[in-house]
Formats: sequence, structure tokens, C-alpha cells
Amino acid sequence: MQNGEQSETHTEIMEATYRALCEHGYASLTMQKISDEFEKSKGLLHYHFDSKEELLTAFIDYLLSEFEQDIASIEGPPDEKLNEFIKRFVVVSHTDDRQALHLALLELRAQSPFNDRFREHLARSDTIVRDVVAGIVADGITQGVFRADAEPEAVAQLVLASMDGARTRGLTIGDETYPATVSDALYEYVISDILVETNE
Amino acid sequence: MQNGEQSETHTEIMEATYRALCEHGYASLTMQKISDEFEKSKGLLHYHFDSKEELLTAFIDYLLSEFEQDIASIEGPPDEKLNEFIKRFVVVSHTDDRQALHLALLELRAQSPFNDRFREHLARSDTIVRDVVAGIVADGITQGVFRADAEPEAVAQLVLASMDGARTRGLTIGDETYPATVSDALYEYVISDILVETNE
Amino acid sequence: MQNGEQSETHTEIMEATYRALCEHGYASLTMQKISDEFEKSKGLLHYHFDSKEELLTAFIDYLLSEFEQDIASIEGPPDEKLNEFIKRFVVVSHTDDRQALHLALLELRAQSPFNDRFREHLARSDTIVRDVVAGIVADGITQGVFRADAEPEAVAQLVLASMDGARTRGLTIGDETYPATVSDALYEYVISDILVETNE
Amino acid sequence: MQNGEQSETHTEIMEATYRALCEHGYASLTMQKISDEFEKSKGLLHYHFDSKEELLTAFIDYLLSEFEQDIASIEGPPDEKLNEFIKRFVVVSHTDDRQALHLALLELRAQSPFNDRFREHLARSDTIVRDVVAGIVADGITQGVFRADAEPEAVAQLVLASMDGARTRGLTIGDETYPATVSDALYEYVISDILVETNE
DNA sequence: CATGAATGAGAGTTCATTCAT
DNA sequence: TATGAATGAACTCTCATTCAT
Repeated sequence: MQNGEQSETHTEIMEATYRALCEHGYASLTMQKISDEFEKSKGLLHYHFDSKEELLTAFIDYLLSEFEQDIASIEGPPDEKLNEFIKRFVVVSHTDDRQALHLALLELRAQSPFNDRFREHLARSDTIVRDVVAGIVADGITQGVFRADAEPEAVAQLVLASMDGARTRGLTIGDETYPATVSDALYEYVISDILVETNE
Repeated sequence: MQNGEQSETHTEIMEATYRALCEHGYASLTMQKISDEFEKSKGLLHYHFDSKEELLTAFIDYLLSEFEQDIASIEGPPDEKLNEFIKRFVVVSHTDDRQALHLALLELRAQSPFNDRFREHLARSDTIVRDVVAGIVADGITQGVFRADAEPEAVAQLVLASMDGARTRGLTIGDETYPATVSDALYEYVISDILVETNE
Repeated sequence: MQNGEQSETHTEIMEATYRALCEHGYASLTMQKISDEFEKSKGLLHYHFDSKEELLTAFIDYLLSEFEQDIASIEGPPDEKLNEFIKRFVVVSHTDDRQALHLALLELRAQSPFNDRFREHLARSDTIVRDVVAGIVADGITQGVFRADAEPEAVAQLVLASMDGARTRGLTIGDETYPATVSDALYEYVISDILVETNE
Repeated sequence: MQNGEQSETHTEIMEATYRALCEHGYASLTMQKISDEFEKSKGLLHYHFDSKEELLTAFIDYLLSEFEQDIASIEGPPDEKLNEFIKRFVVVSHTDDRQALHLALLELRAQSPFNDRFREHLARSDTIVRDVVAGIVADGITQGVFRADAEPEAVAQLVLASMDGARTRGLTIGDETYPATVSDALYEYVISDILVETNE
């Protein structure tokens, strides 16, 4: 998404970083552990990236790009898009690969107060995603599926925050039912309220 | 809370760890940096704790105990308690010390999938807090301030998840208005729905 | 001088080495830094020279050859040749390119106790230069401009040593006036003594 | 001389550095090689010195302090002091330990154009030594052993430069007779000229 | 000839931990 | 208790060199 044409080795490094991050976590992620997940040599990591931080910044872009592509691929009428968005965002099974992706992102996010570049890259992506959700709600209002008094920005932030929190709590506390429970509550207490009541 | 009578040195170490964690972040937290925030020597840290992990596990208990005490001190009728809870939990000013505390907790939480002991201690606390919120809602139903069809568990999880998510996003993206916006949306789209309409 | 007909690439490598050495110093001179000053690729350096040491040995010859050519081009009667020799050897302005050349030579010389090949190449050149100066003095005696009791070898060594020392101290301590001061003292206390007093 | 009371370990590190520098030369001097000459562990080097550069800067002070002490210990009338100074400074036998010291200093000096801190420390010492020599000459004039028209500063610089150059050439070209030859020439062509002729 | 990706050893440095005092 | 010197493993990063193209 951002470069369009990265070298094969570049991609292999990103994938190795992903595996290493998922397995060991950010705090104990080392170039050696990335290298262990990488077919080629450790020195090559430094040939392609000037420093560990540079590699990880590139990795954030790689992760976000995958995530943004996933989100952009959602199709359908606004209410279905919102449902699908929530499903992809939060209802992850334990074996879902997306769970690992979100954990990786969470770790990088927890690090961002101490790293300006991380924060900038993450903030940029956050704005994009928020705009996507607010856009869905706005479209829904225009098309008459959501109530006219729904505030797209507020709804978007509430949806994102609750899903993010649910995922975080689910991931970090090890309770797999957390995201699903919150997701259900989100429907019952929020989304059902802004739906124009046609058949319900 | 867990020992009742900790030594003064123990407390000083916990406070030093807190300062070091806030300043440097979990990933680059070292015994040396804790020691730098500590009046006494670095060797003494190992006299009191067998290992860094042991120290950090004790630190989690210390943090959670402070947090739980804070929450337990809330008084008043259920709807006011819920408001106050949300306020303390999420609406933190930028200079609020509680912001740093939550960031520290987030970092430890992001680490918990890689550390069983961290996860156990955090999960225990999470259950306590969730029970507190669910209890407030249940009390509110009993006392007739919340609607009878409100589900205490579901509401508690939704409230906690959205506030947690809002705080995380606010902290890590550097947008101070995030928690307040989500908090407002939470009132408007969730809490106002479960309040028994008396004067509104 | 040693091959007579070096390839153009060879010369470009020598010039790149010269620039890199002047900029970074011997101790932190790397093949990469030489390559950075070189139009073509880094791999090509190894195509032309089997190793870094080989390249640097060739570079010594290149430097000395330039230096010897410079000295050989001095013309005139013996006393003027000696003056000119000293002037070229030591009285370098701060911006003089010769200053960098002498610094490069000094660095290689400081390395020579640890590298037999460096030492051999440098010693050979040193003998040549010493013979040139002793020859000038001997010619001066024959032609009656220098006193008959002047010892060509001793004078040559004293002149060379003092100029070398002055340059070293000037270069490394950053005092630009050093060489000129010593040069003046050399005239006043040494050369004026061996001149046949005709018009002075 | 500079601190008066350095720890024993500090001194051991300086001595280990001296041995490593003499054996391998500055350009290939590594912390590992210093550690190899050191009884204790490599990590300890970094406990006592924040970086390699800091260690080497301290080492320059250590070397210069030894050298300055040596010079300060010379006693006697001015002409004898000057003789003794030259003897200690330059006439080193091949096995003389002072030869190694001067080579070490030369290497550090050759590095000083690329390292401000090295240059400052070396320049400070250079000024001290020059003042000592100029002081000897000035005393000699006052006491009537040197001619009144001798210029202390100019003589000091000429003496130092020629001896420095002789030593450099001797050390780096491997010709042991160099310093002695230049030293003799220095007497014959310079010092004999400034001596008040009493018995010669 | 020429390139630049790739390698593996080793550079300086950091770190949790130990231990004598 | 308390200190701070000391350790050794592991860290990020650099380097001369090789090799497929």
C-alpha cells in the first residue's frame, strides 16, 4: 500500500519480524530473534535497515498497510459494513492470525509514548480507520439506514474504543469470550439505538 | 494490600520502579534505571527481590492495590457512583498522575501474553474491577435508578472496554481529547438508555 | 612510478582512498568509506585489490610517488634548492593540500611498526628523500656555497627530523605557526652556520 | 599527578591499555584486546569508563602524567639539564620501555586531528613540555651559560621538533641509529652555538 | 569489468546478576 | 542490611570479504 513494490527480501524481513514479535513480544524482541525467523543472515538485516528502530518503523507501516487493506475490502450497505467491520476488528478466534496482529500492534502502541516515530505512524493510521468508520455511519444516515441524529464521529470513536478495549482485555487477560461479549453489548446498547427501526 | 505490612525499603523500591517505568517505558526498563530513581544502591534491589521478574510482579500488585483502593473509595447512589467511576477511570487531564499509572498498567498488560505470572495477577484484578462495576449496575436496578432490563455484566464489560480503549488510544496516540469524547458518547448512547427516565 | 601505466580505475581508487583517509583518518578508514568517495561500486575495490592491506600498500606507493616527484622538480643552485625543499616540506598553509598529504603519511607511518609491508615501502622512500637532501648539501660544498666542514648526512638528517617534527606537532596539535617558527629557527641556528659567508 | 589517588583497578586498566596499544597499535586496538591484557573481565572496563573514547582519553592523561613526571625529575645546571632532557627524550635504545611510550603517544597524536578531546589533552601537555625547555634555556641565559642572544622559545621549538622527528623516523622506519645521529647533529649545529665559550 | 546483495566474525556496549566486604 | 565492584552473556551494529548475476 505504501510502496507498492518492495523487494522480496524486504518482505521476508517483515514476515520474520512479525513471527518474532508474536512469539517473544516487543520487550524482548532482538535482532537475533528476528534473524532466527529469517532464512538469511543477521548482517543482512542491517544491510537493509540502518537500525533496529528503522526496521521496526518500517514494520509498523507494513502492519498498518495490511490492516488498512483488510478494512478497505469491506463491501455492502452501511449497516452491513459496520457489522462486518466490527466482526473483523474484534471477534477473533483464539487461533485467528488477526489476533497476533492486533497484539503486535498493541505492543507497538504501548511503546509509542516513548518513541515519536512510532507514535506518528500509528496516529496517521488511527485517523484513517476512524474516518472510515465515521464515513460508514455518515453514509448510513444519508441512505436512511441510520437515524439522522446519530453523530458519526462520536459513534465511530465509541465503537473503536470499545472494540479496542475489548480486544486488549481479551488478549492480555486471556479471556477469549471478552471480545464477543462486548461486541454483543455494543449492538444491544449502541447500534440498535441508531438503526432506523424498520423491521425491528 | 497483599502483605499489609511492607517494609519502608520495599515501598521505596516500588515508587522508584513506578518513576522509572513512567520515564522510560517497560521495554527499556532496567534494574539500573530503577536504581537511578532509588536512594539506595542497585545491589539492594537484588537483596529484596530474587530477580527482575519477581520485582515487577510485586510491582503489579502494588499498582493494582493502589488502583483498587482508589475505586473502593467511591461513595454515593449507584448512578453517581457509575459517573464517578468513569470520571476517575478515564477522564484524566494530561498532567494527571493517573495517566502515567494507566500507561504503566497498559505496558504490563501488553507484556502479559508472554508472562504467565503477570497475566494471573492482572486477570485477578480485572475480575475485581468488573465485579465492582457490575455490582453498581445491579444495585442501581435494585434501587430503581437503572432499568430492570439492563444486564449488569454486559454493561460493565462495555463500559470498561470502551473506557479502556479510549484511554489506550488517548495515551498512545497523544490525543488528549479522546477519553473525554468517548466518555461523552458513552453517556449519550449507553448510560442514558439504561437510566430510568425520571427527570430527563 | 612503480608501474608506469596504471589503469584509470586504479588511479580513481587511489584518489578516493586519499579523500577518505583525509576525512576520516587511518584508524576509522573502511572499505565502505573509500567506496563512498569512489564513483563505482564497493565490490570493484576487491576486484582490483585482493585485500584492504594490499590496497593501502599500493596507496603508500601512490603517495610517495607523488611526493618524490614534487621534490625531484626543484631546480636552482644548492642553497636555493635547500630553501625551496624546506619550504615545500614544511611551510604549509592551513589550506594547503600538502598538509593533508603529510597527515596521511604520518598516519601510515604510525602504523608501520605493526605492518612490515608498510614499513618497507616507507623506509625505501625515506632513504631516497634523505639522499636527495644530503646530495644538495654535498653539491653545495663542492660548489663553495656551503662550508667544507659541513657534514651532508648529519645536516640532512637534522633538517629532515626537525621539519618532520615541526609538521607533526603542527598538524596534530592544531597550531599552524609551528612549522614556520621551526623553519625560521632552522635557518637561524643551522643553515646560516653552514653557509659560506659571502654577502651576509 | 592529575588525580593523585586513582583506584588500583583504574591503574590496572591503564597498564593493560598500554600493553595492548604497544602490541597491536592504535588502529587495531579493541576493548577485547585491552581486556585480554587485563586480569579482570571485559565488562569491568565499561563499568569504569563510559566508552572506549573515555578510556583512551584517560589513558592519554596517564601517559602524559608519567612523561611529565619523568621530565620534572631532571636536576642540575641548565646546560646539563638540557643535555639530560635530550637524552631522555630521544636517545632510546631499542629495548627501552620509553620507546614504546613514545610510539603510543605518536599514534594518539596522529589520531588527534580527528578527535577534539585527544587534541586538547595532547596540546596542553605539549605546552607544558615546551615551557620547561624554554625555561631551561632562559635560566641558562640568566646564569651566563647560554649566549644572551639565544631565543628561548625558538631554541625550545627547534630542539623539540628535531627530537620528535628523529624519534618518529627512528620508530617508524625501524632505524635505531636515527635518534642518536640527529641528537649528535643537534649538539654540533645548534647547542654548541648558543653555549658561552668558556672552555671549548 | 562491474554491481550490490549477502555473509559471518567481531566490534563496542548493556544488562541482570553475583559476591566480597 | 547495604554497597559497589565484578562477571559473562547477549545486545546492536560494523566490517572485510564473497558471490551470483
